[in-house]
Amino acid sequence: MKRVSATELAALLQGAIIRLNRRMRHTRPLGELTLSQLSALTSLELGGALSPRELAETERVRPPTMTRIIAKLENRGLVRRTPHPTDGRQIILTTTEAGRAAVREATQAKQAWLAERLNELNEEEQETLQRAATILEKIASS
Amino acid sequence: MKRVSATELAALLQGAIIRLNRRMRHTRPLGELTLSQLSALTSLELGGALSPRELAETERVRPPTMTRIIAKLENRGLVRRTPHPTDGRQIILTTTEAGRAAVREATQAKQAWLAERLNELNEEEQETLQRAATILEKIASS
DNA sequence: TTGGTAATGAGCTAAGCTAACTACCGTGAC
DNA sequence: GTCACGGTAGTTAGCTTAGCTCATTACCAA
Repeated sequence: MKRVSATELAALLQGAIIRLNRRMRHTRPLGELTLSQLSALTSLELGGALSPRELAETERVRPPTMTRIIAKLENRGLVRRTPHPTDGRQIILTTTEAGRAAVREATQAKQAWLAERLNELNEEEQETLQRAATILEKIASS
Repeated sequence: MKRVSATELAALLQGAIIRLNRRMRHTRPLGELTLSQLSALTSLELGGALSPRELAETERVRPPTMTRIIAKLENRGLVRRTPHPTDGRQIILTTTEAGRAAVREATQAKQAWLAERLNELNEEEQETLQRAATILEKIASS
């Protein structure tokens, strides 16, 4: 494999990510839930109880964006909002039982599109992607 | 590094890609050009002369979406539309000199956000991401 | 003529930002 | 203890970006 420069790699990676993100948008792992909603729900389940601000930071969106996502999830009974015990400005978000079930279902869905694509890869490729996911997440955090 | 299953890897990768894509949206490598516009312009420059349909396929969007992107690029003088020599239904898209310069600038911009992040990685990490980009692009094509 | 293809316009949803506003908190001065 | 001030949290409103489907028009090939 021929090594490329950082700027060339940036172009390759950027293109791949944009297109794969587009591709993922078409899949609806859980009925009506969109990719963004499911992503937020998953982060909330993993993070336990979070404030909207914390969840927005985790997901790399601004708070008003997260407010909208949360409203949708709450409407669907997947998220619960409770007042903060000591800070009147805050609320605490937790997943409901239905929300946890949804995350479980999406996480373990054998028929999930991306999981299927990954299953078609060999072990080395999967390993490469696992390493890459960690690095990409680090970049997204910066 | 502990190996995970394909479904777990799907969750990791999906999250990383969603968040990194969001992060990239914030960067405007070339003034007013959006990520989608720049991506299309880059693909067109790499592909030479393409029809709107071909460019849409390359970018993983539907033709009407690409029509809109092209209109924006043409307005900015970055893309040229010419009638197809033998097929009256088609047009041929090519980059103008200004478009080529824009792609060159974006590709080589040392200060580009993603390139800078990649420059902060070690060689092994860059190599991992280069391999991963190829795999991700393959998945996006499926 | 018929069936198919290409491009576009219209209408809609998803996704995200910023600005502005309201409510609340913590701290320092009095 | 009270109050003013600066800061924080969450939300609403308005806007742009991103993308799809459906319908339409024009053109092609058999």
